[in-house]
Amino acid sequence: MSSKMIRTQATMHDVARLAGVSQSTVSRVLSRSTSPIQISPETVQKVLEAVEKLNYRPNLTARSLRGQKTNMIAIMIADISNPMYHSIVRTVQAIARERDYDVLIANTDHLYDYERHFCEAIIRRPVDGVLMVPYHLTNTELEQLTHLTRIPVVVLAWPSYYPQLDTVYGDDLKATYEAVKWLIEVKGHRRIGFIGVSATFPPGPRRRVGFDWALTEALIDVPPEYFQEGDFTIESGQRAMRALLSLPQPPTAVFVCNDLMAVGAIDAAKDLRVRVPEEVAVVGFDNIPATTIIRPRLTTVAQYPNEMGQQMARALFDRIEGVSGDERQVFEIPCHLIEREST
Amino acid sequence: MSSKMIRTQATMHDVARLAGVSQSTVSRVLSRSTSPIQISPETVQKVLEAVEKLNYRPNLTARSLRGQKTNMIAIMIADISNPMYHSIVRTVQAIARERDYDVLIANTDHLYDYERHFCEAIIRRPVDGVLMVPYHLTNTELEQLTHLTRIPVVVLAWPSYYPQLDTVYGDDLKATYEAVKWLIEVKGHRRIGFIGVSATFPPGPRRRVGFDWALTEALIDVPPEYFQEGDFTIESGQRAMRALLSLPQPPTAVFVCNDLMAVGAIDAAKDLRVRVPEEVAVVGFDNIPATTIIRPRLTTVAQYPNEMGQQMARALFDRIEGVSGDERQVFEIPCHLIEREST
DNA sequence: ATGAAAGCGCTAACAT
DNA sequence: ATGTTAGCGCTTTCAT
Repeated sequence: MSSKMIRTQATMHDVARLAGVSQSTVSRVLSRSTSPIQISPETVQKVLEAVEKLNYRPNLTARSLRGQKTNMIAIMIADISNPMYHSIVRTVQAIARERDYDVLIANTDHLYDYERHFCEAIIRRPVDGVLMVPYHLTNTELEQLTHLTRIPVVVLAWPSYYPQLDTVYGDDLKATYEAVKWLIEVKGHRRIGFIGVSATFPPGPRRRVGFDWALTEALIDVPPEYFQEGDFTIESGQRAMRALLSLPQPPTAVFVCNDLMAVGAIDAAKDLRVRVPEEVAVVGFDNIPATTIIRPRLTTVAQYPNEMGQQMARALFDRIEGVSGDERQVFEIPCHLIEREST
Repeated sequence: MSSKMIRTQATMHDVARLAGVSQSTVSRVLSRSTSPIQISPETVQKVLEAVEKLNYRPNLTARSLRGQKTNMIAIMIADISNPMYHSIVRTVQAIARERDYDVLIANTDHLYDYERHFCEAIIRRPVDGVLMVPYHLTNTELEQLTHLTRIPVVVLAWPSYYPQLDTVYGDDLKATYEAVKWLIEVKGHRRIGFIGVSATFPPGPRRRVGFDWALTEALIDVPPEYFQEGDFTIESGQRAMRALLSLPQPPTAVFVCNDLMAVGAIDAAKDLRVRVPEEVAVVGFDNIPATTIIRPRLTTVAQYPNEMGQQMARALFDRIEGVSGDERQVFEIPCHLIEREST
């Protein structure tokens, strides 16, 4: 023990000195798994002892700079409050951990500004791979990112939005179509409302198309007042439902573009003493945990975030390890209607 | 335009060559805010043009290695599904962004292993500051981290747990005491149950002490069956409530250690056709958004995560900038009972 | 006002 | 089997 406390991290150099070998020998010992070179057992022993004694830990920042490899991936999610993304993040983290990667989580709150900021951050502080759920980023912006950095990117998005990138997606257009069709054919509804989100958010137009498709096919006309717009939040779902129920002839069923808004919609109906599902049926989208907590339990189109996270992580690591080939990878994760009590 | 596409990030060297100056001049131009040195307007102009032309972005990994400053902080939260932490993270991110820091979010799911892994990751890839919500980390482990890295750490924890560290905390012991006292004195309950968490989780023993204190003061004996244990989740709250309600003489009120379990508890009561609050009153802890979605709306002890995040971030940046002095900083964020419909 | 050079902590090519 | 050397891209002396 020296008279001074250890003030700072020991470096490889310190270890080398203490072990009486060169710094590169220390490096070799510490990465003997990857290095093909043989080192004498005594040297290994000495080095390991010195490492132990100094409580040495490699500095990954230095290793990154040198090796152009960070052992770190980043994931950009659209809303940290949306349980969908929690499952995705958990799965991704588990897979990353198996391969000894750290995961940097970033949250954009659906804001364009934050999405761009994320790209900037990645350009300036590169990682080995990026997973993202882009809402506003243009194809051009994303191409800039990938061309500038050459970092593999996998997106959770509709396949046509980013034609160059590996993509995982849930087929929400078809799922919406089928859910609404079921509302019409099986449940006998003719007056169906729609609570969507701004067309600037990707799922907005897609789910809207699925909705229109089912109604057109059934030769049902929907009055414009039946289309309400929210912003993914519970509060906006409440507002939209209140608007719908205050109509002279309110819908008997409402398709809501995500569960959070559907929860708000049911809440608003209850407040107005409109019974769900007797007077108005509600279908959500996502299948978050809250769907089984509220009463009536929410009928919803389930997405499978664990599968999504798994496919995204797999696709990304395949790219990182260069086993993907030139072809773009696209994975569809199917959605399924889960009937509960709100319909 | 050269015949080849730009294959990779331009470096400072490339900029220097294009501008016909030395690399260090480029560095000076780009950090002229911090550098005291004067540079001729023409040079600045030339450099800026080259930067523009090459679409140059500084490599922050290199800057970190050289400057021992990363412009990045890390935050470790205990559960990405707990809305409490979403608010904390959002606030921290907003403050960090103002100062041009990136935020690395890590999630431990209350797992000791993940908490230790986080410390390892920070030791090996240092950042400028750390915010954390430790559940299992010992004082020794945390001291190791701070001594080894000299990185400022601010924790959200009971002040006595980590006596050396800057600390932010909600006074949940007193808040629990007061809520239970209110249940007794104002609401007239005498048979009160308790749904807690394992004593190995910090809030467990504290809230239990507050509970015991109020009952002892009122000279009420609580039978051992009235104490149930969950694990923070909705499902565990359901189980605990079912156990309580199946007792020969069930409690007329239950204090639940967090809102998620309280939501589960109310759900279980409803399933058993036990009316809330007429037959059993429920009080939660945290004041998450779900408290106003469920029916009856949940009476709960509110914590103020935005204030917590703000104080944590402030304390951290004060340390990073060295304006804190030697004294340890401790901030209490008060909690308040919010009466709704479940009591 | 600018350039040359050192070096942050590490890996890997090149010696021996 | 081990040491020497050259960088990764940047900031910061130290010269001039």
